[in-house]
Amino acid sequence: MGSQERIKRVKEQRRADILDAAEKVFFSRGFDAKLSDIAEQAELAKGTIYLYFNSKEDLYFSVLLRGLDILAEMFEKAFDTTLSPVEQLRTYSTEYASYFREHRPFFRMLYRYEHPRIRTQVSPAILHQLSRRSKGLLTFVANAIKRGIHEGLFRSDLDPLQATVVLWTSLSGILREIDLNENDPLWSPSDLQAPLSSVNLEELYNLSFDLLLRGLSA
Amino acid sequence: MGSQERIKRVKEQRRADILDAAEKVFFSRGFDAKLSDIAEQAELAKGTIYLYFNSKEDLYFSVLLRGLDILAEMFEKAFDTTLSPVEQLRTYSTEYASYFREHRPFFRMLYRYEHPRIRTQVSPAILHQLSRRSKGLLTFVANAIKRGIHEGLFRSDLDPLQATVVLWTSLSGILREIDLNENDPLWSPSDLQAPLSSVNLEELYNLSFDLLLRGLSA
Amino acid sequence: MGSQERIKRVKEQRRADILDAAEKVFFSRGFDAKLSDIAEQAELAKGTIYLYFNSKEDLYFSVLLRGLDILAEMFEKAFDTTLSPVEQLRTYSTEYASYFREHRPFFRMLYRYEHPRIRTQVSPAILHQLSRRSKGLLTFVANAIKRGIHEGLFRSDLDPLQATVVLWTSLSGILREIDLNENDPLWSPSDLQAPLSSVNLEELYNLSFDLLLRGLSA
Amino acid sequence: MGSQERIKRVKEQRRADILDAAEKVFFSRGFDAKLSDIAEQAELAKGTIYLYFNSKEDLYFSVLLRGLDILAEMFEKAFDTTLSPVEQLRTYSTEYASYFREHRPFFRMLYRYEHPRIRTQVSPAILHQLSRRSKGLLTFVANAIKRGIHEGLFRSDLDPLQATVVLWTSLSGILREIDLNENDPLWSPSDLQAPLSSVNLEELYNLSFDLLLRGLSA
DNA sequence: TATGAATGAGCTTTCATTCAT
DNA sequence: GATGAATGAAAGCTCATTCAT
Repeated sequence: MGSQERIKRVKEQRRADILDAAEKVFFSRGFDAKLSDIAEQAELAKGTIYLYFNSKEDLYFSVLLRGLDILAEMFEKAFDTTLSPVEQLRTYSTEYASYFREHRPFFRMLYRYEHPRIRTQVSPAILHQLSRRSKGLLTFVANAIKRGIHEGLFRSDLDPLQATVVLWTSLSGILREIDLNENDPLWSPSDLQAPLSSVNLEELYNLSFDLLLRGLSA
Repeated sequence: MGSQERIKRVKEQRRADILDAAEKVFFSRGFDAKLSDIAEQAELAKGTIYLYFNSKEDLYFSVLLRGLDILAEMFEKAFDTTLSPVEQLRTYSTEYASYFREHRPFFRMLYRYEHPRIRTQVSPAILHQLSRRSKGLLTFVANAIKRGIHEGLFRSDLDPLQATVVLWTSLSGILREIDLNENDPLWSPSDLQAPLSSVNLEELYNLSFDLLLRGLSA
Repeated sequence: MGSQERIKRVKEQRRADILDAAEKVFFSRGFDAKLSDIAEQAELAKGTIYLYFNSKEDLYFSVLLRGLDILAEMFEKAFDTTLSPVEQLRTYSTEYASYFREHRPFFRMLYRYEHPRIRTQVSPAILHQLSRRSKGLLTFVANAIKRGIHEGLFRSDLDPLQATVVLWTSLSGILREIDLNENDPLWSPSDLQAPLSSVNLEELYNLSFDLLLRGLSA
Repeated sequence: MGSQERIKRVKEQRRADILDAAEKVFFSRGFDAKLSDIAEQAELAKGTIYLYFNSKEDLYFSVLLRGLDILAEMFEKAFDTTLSPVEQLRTYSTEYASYFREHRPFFRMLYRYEHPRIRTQVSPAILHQLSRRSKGLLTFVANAIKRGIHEGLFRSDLDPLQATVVLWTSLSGILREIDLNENDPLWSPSDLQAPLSSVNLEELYNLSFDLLLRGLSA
C-alpha cells in the first residue's frame, strides 16, 4: 500500500512545517521565543508540537541541525579534488563567509550565544547528530591541511588537527565578533585612537585568513 | 566638609560591597542568579541594591567592568618598553592566558556565555566605560604592532588596527573554545578521525599565537 | 448465527483484556494513571478503549466492580447455613480481613483513596451495578444479624439494617485506617503518650469486631 | 517601639486573611482549587500568597490545621473532670457529631478524601503540627478510657490505646459514610431488601457509639 | 471496528522591580 | 538612606477525548 508511505510523507511534512515555524520564531526571538508563538506560526495546537519534538530544547537544536546541514552542503558542493590545498582552504573560507552573510541567524545559533544555558536538556540523540555534523565540517578542512602538509606546502611540524581547530576557531571568532559589532558594537570604532572605521569588517575576515594561511605555510 | 567626604566614602564602600557580593553570586549562578541572593550575600535589603545600581543588568556589567580592569592592570604591569615588539606581543599573549586561567569566571562574563540580549538593557554610561576599557586593552597590542611595523619586523602592508583586532579576536576565540570544550565538549575527540585527545588544548593557544605572529612577520 | 455469537464473545474478551490492563495500571498509578498507559498495556490504540468504555471514570469503576465481585464470591463461598449467626459474622469478618490482605489495591479503590469527585462523572448504569453489588454484600451480613436477633442471640431492640451498616462501616473504617497507617502514618506511634507500637494493627481489627459483636449481643 | 509589634500583627492578620480565603475556596473546590482563585478571594496578588506559604500543599494543610484546632477546642471546652468516664466519652462523641454537623467541610478535609495524593509535598513542620494536634485529640479519649478501666467500668483486658483507636476510627468511619451517602449515596437505600430509609443516618451514629460502649463495658 | 494524530484548556511558581514607611 | 512586602507577568507541558480515515 502506498497509503502507509503517504502517511509517513505527511508526517515528515508536518515535522518540516514545525521546523519552518520554529526557525522563523527562534530567529527573531531566540530561545526565549514562546512555544505558543511557534505553534501559532505553524498553525497547530501547542500539544501537537510535542508529538514531533520532546521539548523546546530538542526543537531548538533540531532547527540548529538544519543550519549545520546547509553549511555542510555548501562545503560538499565546494569540494573539488582538483584544487590545491591552499585553494581548497580558501574556498572553505569563502563558503563560510557566504554562509555568514546569507544565513546569519543560523550562524548565531551555531555560535551559541545561548547554548550553554540550553544544552543540558537536549536529548542525547540530537547531540550525537550535532556532533557528527560538526565532525563532518571539520574533516573537510582537516583533509585539506593534511594534504598541504603532505605536499610540502604547509609546515611539517604542524599537527593537522590542531591546525584545523585553530583555523576554524579563529575564523569563527572573527565572524562572531563582526556579527556582534555590526548589531551591537561593544568597542565603538571612534573610541580607538585611530578611527576603527578604517577597519573594514569584511576585510578583517580576509586578513585573518591570510595571516593564518601564511602562518601555516612552509 | 570632611563629613560630606566621609559620606561619599561610605557610599563607595557600600557600592563595592554590593559588587563583591554580586561577583560571588554571578560567578556561581551566572546572570540567572537571583537578586535576592546577591542582596543576602551583601547583607542588604533588595531595595537597597537599587539605590546603587539601576538594574540587574547594570550590576552585572559593573562586575564585568571590574574584570576588565584586572586584565588591564595585568597588561600595564607587563608593559615594558625595553622589550621588542614581538616580545611584547608574546607577553600580552601570556598575560591573557594567565587571566584565562586565573580569572575564568571573568573571562566568561567578558566572552558572554551570557545572553547577548542582556546588553540591550544596560545603561549607556556603563557601556561607554566598557568600551573605554576595551579600547585601553587593544591599544597596548596596537602599539606593539605599530612599533613592529615601524621597525620593519612586521609586514608593512598591514593596517595595525586590523591586525590588532584579528590577533585579539582569534586568541579570544581559541580561549572561548577551550573553555567551552573543557566544560561541555561539543565535538568530542573520538568523533574526529584521529583522536582529538592528541589536541592538547593548552598547546592550541600557543600554536594559534605562533601562527598569527608568523603571519604578521615581514 | 453462531458467527454473531462469536463476534459477541470476541467483544467480551476484548473488554476483559482492557479491564485486565486497566487493573494493572490503576493499581500501580491510581486514578492518575494515563489512559495511554492502559492502552499500551492492552496493546490497543487509545481510541479503541472508548469503543468499550465511555470515559476513564467508567473504566475505573468497572475495574472496581470486578473487585467487588471478588469479595462477593468470597462471601458466597463462606456462606454456610449450618453455622450459628455469630459464627457467620465472624466468618464474614475473617473473609473481609483476607480480602484486605490479599486484594489491597481493590480494597483501596473501594474505599476511595481516590478523589470522590471521580464519582460525579460515572455513568448511572455503572453506579447502579455498583449499588447492586454492595447490597449483595451487606445482605449476607444483614441476614446473619436478623437470624441472630430472631434466635435471641442479639438484642431485639436493634434494627438489623442499622446494625449491619454500623458493623460494616466500622470494620471498613478500621481497615482503612490500618492501610493508611501502614503506608503513611499520620499519627506516628511515638507521639502518643504510650508508644503506639503497642497497638498491633492486626489486633486492632479483631478487637474492633469483638467490641461490636459484644455490643450486639443480647 | 510598638511599631515592630504592629508590623507583626499586620503580618499575622494577612496570614489569617489568606487562610480565610483559602478555606472558602478549598471548601468549594477541594484541593483542585486554583491558586489564582484563592489570591483573588484574598484580594492579593498570587505572588503574595507565596510570601506566607511555601506551596499550595502547605496552604491546604494549614487550613486543615485550623479545622483540627476547632475540634480540639470543642473537646477542651467539653472536658470536665466531674463527669464519669462514660459520660466523658459520650460528651466527646456528641462533640464530634456537632463538629461533623457544623464544620462539615473541615471534617472532609480531615478525613482525607484527598490527602494521600497531596501529603507527599507538605513541609515536615506542618506535618509535625498536624501530628501533635491529632495526638491531642486522641489523648482526651484515651484518658477517659484509661479512667474507665481503672474505675472498673470498662473491661480490664483492654489496651486503652487500642480501644481509643477503635472507638475513634469506627465513629469516624460512620461519619464518613454518612457524609458520603448524604451527598452522593453509593448504596441507595431502596436497593436493600428492606428500605434503608428506615436507617436514620443520625441514629446510626448513636447506635454505633452505643454498640462500642457496650462492647467496652465490663 | 480500530486507529492514533490532533486538540487546547489548565496551572503553579519565580523574581525583578517598586514604593510606602 | 534603607527596608522588604507586594506585585503580576510569564510559560512549558500533559492528557482525556475526538474524529477523519
